[in-house]
Amino acid sequence: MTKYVANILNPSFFARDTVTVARDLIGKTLVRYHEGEYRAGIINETEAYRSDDPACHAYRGKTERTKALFGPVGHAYVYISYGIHICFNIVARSDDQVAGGVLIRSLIPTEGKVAMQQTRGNALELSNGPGKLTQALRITQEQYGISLTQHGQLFVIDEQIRFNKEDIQVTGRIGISKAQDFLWRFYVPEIIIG
DNA sequence: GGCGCGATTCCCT
DNA sequence: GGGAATCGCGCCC
Repeated sequence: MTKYVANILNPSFFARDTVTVARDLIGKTLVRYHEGEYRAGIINETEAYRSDDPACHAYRGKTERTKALFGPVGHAYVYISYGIHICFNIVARSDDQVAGGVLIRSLIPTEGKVAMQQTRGNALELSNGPGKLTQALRITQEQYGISLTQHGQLFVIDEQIRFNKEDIQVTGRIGISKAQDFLWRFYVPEIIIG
């Protein structure tokens, strides 16, 4: 119940440049506490989206949908993609940005695998995609705007480094049409971390 | 008020 | 590898 409390990431971790936070989140563990059980996984793929970035939902200003990106760092920004899939972001930015967030694109499951399999309909791929991992962790719009820096339904913990920083691949972001030349995607293959 | 387009996934040709 | 599914948001008429 309290096994994860000691190492929960603080708001100060997320109060830095969005791109830096995206890179530093690789190797951290995202924990979901839901209906009395834990589901957790190591973050192995992220993307940064910043207010000065044409591909960012917040680029054209604050709306009802994107207001969380302008809110406190270390909180959740959740949105529906393609009308079907839920994507999960963590609000992160330095003082010189008005908005920003890190899209969590992939997790390597570490706890609650059986529950994830049940939730995912026994699909082979449990959480290696932004829409898959929200399913696996049962993240929905109900988590929109909640704080992730305390022990609650959802939080991030610092874990022992299991890989070398040089193993992080840096590429353009997936599935976008604007700012494809921004190298703001960070990825470590599961085989390297495990 | 209407319309076009996704920060995706899955299944099939 | 290609295309369909599916709908909320945001912009424009």
